[in-house]
Amino acid sequence: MAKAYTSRLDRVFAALSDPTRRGIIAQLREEEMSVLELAESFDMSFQAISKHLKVLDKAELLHRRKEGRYQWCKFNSEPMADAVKWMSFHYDFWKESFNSLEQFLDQLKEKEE
Amino acid sequence: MAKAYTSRLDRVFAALSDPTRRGIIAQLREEEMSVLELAESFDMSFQAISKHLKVLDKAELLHRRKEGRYQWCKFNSEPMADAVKWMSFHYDFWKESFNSLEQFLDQLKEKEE
DNA sequence: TTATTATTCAACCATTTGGTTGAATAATAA
DNA sequence: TTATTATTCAACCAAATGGTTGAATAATAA
Repeated sequence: MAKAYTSRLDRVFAALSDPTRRGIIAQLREEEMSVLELAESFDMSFQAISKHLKVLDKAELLHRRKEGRYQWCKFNSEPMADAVKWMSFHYDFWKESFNSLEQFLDQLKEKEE
Repeated sequence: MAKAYTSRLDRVFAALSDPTRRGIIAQLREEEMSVLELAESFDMSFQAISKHLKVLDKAELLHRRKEGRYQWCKFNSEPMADAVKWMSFHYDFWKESFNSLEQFLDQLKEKEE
């Protein structure tokens, strides 16, 4: 039967479950890139990258801007908010990982400055 | 060809991409439960839930304790740390979601008290 | 105009996923 | 012992995933 309906949260988590797609996000964090530029970093066909971008797009993790024959891709982190919130709600910092939480907050503070 | 190697981070994100599995985690957050108890909350076969538990197990999100014919399941949040870290690193709080970050930190503080 | 370039679409393929049902196993209760 | 209960395993199925190659499209360069 497979999946009838998929929420954005489903799509975000699914999009992030693939190392190639996380690699794409890591690249796009730095700068806006075209599909071809992106594809050059990965050991697979251009078309495969194009498909991965489609997956990221459906999770709304991508902003695409068309300029002539170039498709400029930019990472949109916004949908990750819900994912982080979901996790933070279920993450049992207090029993198992209090140090990690502290580190995590320190990390956030550093970035903030 | 499909997937050759999968990292734990891959498995954690993939495990969380399914609403049934997130539902299982939500349940297990409250208390340790047997497979049958869990299955009763979901509109699908017992065996399907058993399969979902296997997926959670492979992502190490589950602690299973066998007691007689019961399999007691407990949520293990530890692997989510890496996922939260990965996201926080790529989450662009400062440009788009400063308010969400503040809310997020407030939320954490509330839990802490 | 023609060739090249950037990108997507389509068809294909093998594997995985998410469900089903039925049988097997193993512990407990009668 | 026998029946019941909790759980898993196995076989099956349809759909999704992640890759491929080749053709189509559309913009730019020669």
